Amino acid sequence: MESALSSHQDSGQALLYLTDEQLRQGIEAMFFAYRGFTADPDRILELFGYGRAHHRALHFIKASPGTTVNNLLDILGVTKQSLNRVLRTLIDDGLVESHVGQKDRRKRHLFLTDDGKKLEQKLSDAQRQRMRSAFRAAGPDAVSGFRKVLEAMMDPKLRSTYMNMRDIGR
Amino acid sequence: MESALSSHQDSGQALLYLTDEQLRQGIEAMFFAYRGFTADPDRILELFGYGRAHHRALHFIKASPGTTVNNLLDILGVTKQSLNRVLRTLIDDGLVESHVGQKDRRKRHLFLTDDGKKLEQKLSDAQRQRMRSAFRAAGPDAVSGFRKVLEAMMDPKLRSTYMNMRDIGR
DNA sequence: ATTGGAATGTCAACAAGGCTGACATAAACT
DNA sequence: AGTTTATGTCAGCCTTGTTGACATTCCAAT
Repeated sequence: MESALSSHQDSGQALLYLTDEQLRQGIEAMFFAYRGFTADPDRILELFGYGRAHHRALHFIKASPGTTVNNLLDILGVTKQSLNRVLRTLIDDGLVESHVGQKDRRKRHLFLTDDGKKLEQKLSDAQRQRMRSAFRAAGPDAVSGFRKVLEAMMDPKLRSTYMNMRDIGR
Repeated sequence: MESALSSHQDSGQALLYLTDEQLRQGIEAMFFAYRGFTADPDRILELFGYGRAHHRALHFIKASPGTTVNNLLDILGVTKQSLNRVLRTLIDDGLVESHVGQKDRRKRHLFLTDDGKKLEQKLSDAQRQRMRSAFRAAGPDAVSGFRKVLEAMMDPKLRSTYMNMRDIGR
């Protein structure tokens, strides 16, 4: 009896997580969770007159000091003009420094200044705190599943970018 | 010996998922995954001259036919002026219908027209397909963990909104 | 019956952050 | 030397968010 059920394409319970209803819930969970994910940094950014775009730039410059503009463009997936506007203000405000490359002088290498590090720290503290309490509430197994699903959801190109950053980061 | 280790605030392996590095990876995973999450619908929306804001409206009207504007405002977390602009174009284009309430004629109840249902279907098919393959690749346990972490990451108010939608939806 | 407050819609103006197109400069290639 | 490629910048447009002011319509309580 059991095998009759379970052999039938895993109907019954086994694939419950793939029903349209379950998928819809996953979609809405992503939507609502992303709001929470950005809420805390957003509040801090507002105090400084910055937006999410500035946060993203700070984050990835912090993660890869000396990264080039083009590299950042790949990661962020915006146009160079859009990124330039954000970098311009960060540089003018003394949060980011741009150095002409030694080997290839076409390139600009980006670094956080001390002030830049301070703000980045504030932002990531807030964001990590929410992530930490979510991770703690959900437990280690859930965290591993969370990461697995998110990785599977990324576009392949971004996934490999992510994997590289992940591996370098330790 | 073992108890000496494990009693020491679960140092060692047990809380590895709460290190700053793990949290940073979780943050980046959210960022990259959300890009994938929205990529497919975005491509379709562009063909129709719409944006994400239109998708969100269509999605939640589909999920709760007859919902009111105020209800939608709570869910979407934007101002009525912003939502109104989106609803106006959807109504003018014949994708959404707005009906004055019977009981309370101040309220407008929102419904998808046949055309609206068609577009919403296209969008959610694309989005569900990506979610489905991510869920399938990650497996049922991962999906459960994914949901747990996302739920823990939501703002409390949105979490209860989400929970209600989740429970009603079956 | 009137009034207070809630729900909705609209106008105007503005900001953030996407976009494209045009262009400048440096390096590399022929 | 001249062309091509990679990179970065400037100018201007669009979507979608914001605030503020205000009108309308209606419910409910006095």
